[in-house]
Amino acid sequence: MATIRDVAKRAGVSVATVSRVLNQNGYVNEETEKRVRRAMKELNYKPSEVARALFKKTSKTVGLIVPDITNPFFPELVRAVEDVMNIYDYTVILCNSDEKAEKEREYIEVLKQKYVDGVILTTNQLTPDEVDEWDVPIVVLDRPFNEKYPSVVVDNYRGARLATRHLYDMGCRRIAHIQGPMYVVNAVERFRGYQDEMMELGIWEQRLVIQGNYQLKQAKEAVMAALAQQEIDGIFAGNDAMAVGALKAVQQCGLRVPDDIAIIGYDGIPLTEMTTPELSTVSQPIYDMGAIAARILIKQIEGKPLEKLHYQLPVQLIVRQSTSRREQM
Amino acid sequence: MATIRDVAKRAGVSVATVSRVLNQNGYVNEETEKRVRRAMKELNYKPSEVARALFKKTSKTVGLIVPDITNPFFPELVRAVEDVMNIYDYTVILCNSDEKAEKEREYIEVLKQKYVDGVILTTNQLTPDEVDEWDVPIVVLDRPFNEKYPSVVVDNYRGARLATRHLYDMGCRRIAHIQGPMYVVNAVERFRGYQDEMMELGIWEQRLVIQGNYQLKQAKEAVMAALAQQEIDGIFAGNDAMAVGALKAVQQCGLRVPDDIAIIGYDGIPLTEMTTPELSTVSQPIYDMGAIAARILIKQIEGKPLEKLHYQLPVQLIVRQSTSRREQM
DNA sequence: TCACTTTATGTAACCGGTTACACAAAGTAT
DNA sequence: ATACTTTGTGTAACCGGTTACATAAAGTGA
Repeated sequence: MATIRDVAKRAGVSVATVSRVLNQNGYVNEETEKRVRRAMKELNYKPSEVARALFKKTSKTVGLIVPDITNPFFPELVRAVEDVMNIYDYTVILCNSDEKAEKEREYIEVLKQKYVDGVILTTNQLTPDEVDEWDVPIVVLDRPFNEKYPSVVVDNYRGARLATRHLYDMGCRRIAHIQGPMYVVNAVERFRGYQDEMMELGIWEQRLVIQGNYQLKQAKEAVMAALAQQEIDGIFAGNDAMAVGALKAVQQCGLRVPDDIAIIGYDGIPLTEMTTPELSTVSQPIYDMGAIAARILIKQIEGKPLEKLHYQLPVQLIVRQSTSRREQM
Repeated sequence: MATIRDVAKRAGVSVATVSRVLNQNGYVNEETEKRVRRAMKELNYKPSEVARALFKKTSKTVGLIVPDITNPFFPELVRAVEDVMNIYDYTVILCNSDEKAEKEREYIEVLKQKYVDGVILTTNQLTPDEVDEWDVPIVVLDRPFNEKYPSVVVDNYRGARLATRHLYDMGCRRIAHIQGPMYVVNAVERFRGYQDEMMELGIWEQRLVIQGNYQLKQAKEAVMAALAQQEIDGIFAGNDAMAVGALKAVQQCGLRVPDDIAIIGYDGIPLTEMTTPELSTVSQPIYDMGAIAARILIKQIEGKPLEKLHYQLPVQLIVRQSTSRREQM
């Protein structure tokens, strides 16, 4: 690999001049620049990002910490971040934290050692105090965390109310909710939305709440158990994977969706269009969330002012077959 | 951030000694080492990976180029690579190539500038000649590419024969194949397997081949069109997404799966368990593929000998409801 | 013509590690 | 006692960029 000194020698100039050509700053004679560019081309010279990073303490690299890329909500988010970063010549280091504080800590440490310019966090088990010490630009994505840090989230509470209300409008009166894990803020918000809406409708009952962990399988079993014990005519699942679990449970019990039990999920992952019947869901603008988070991070890195610190994107109720009693059959 | 010189000063030694402690090489007196370690702890010193990378020309970072993380086949693969790399203290830069040669080239260029230690390629539109010039360790994953480079693939040909034969055994005689894009080697192999098996069974017919592009939607439409024109009693889809498309098309035509038409996919992504009926498929050991590729890459990077250059992992026929005529109903 | 600005380029220090080499003290074999 | 090896540590060059500072020629205004 050719270095800047090789280029300098070949062009008959000093390394400073080559550097000026590279960075387009300082004064460089037109003729000289041409000679330098020719030398660069002839040697197929590409500057070392590492040498640059060492001096500038910035690496054109960002970290992206997700709980688990295998969770179908995240690929689209990751893709969006990657796309935007790519446009601005940043590179993305992907980290799976499994929601473990220890893994998050380790990753942050490593990322800092590699001089990443910023980090997008879609998971967080750490305290704000701990995060304060990182002195790296941070954007919080999907999970509300702390006032201080820029964030991109959706209105989980409102979405949950929308979903619950929709089931009610479809004629459901005994609406169960499969709750996500309570250590995930979003799951709590969705539960709150469900609870408030149910209370307002005067049909709230504690036992309609089913404990889930965001996984299909566990949700399926939990719903099977619930169906055996009580009457239910609608299910609002805390995410789409659990909605599929519910769907399977209901079908396995010989009941029909949506005729006997209507089901609605949350997230709007592609999967919801693949089931039979197709699943209604509260759709989040996943790609946009990732893209906006990436843009905000870049602004922060480049020291530009943010118009807004906290972005809350709208959710959208998507009605499909699993809650459409009229149109279907 | 404290530097090695700060540590040296505080411990009252030279930077060389600190470096020796860090890397556990050379002679260091026990007492001295203790002092150095104390100083490191007190200053919360973490060595700069960037400075190291500059000198050593190695960065404890690898590149992973996939066509599109949004394609449900890849998250598990990516996760496996990340998990293994994490164990060995490597970090993973994720790149989406969209199967475009130009993007692949750009990424490789950037990765080299960042001194990545190796690259895992799950896509490739480039010629071996071009790849030869990279002088970075490469492992080819999922897509067979060139004899020279270590690879991890599955036997697509055999899997396709298995699937076709399975449909035949289930009583299907007019077995259609939804073909993936012909610029993807795997799709060609799967087609070949289908074709050879059909010929051997004496039921091959050119018009049973349906052109797909690995996408659900397009496959659904193609199958709708095919169903209108000819009789079909079994469908072997080139991947699981297209199998779901086929499933939807068949159901939309008012036909039953598997009774009227049996369907089998390829890949074994989680999605296949979420449909109703659940999809039979030829399952690839996705996680293992990623994990093995990662291990091979690390061996190469660390200059250890590979026991084997090419790994071909077994596929497994998974029979579910979409091809089970007896058990069901 | 003189002082000052603009243009153009080079020299060398610096970023934060690693390591070749030098040097000295202590241990060991003869 | 001498020669040689082992242990322990420091100095300084190096990796490949960037940039502060120095220098000088050319241009500009009074």
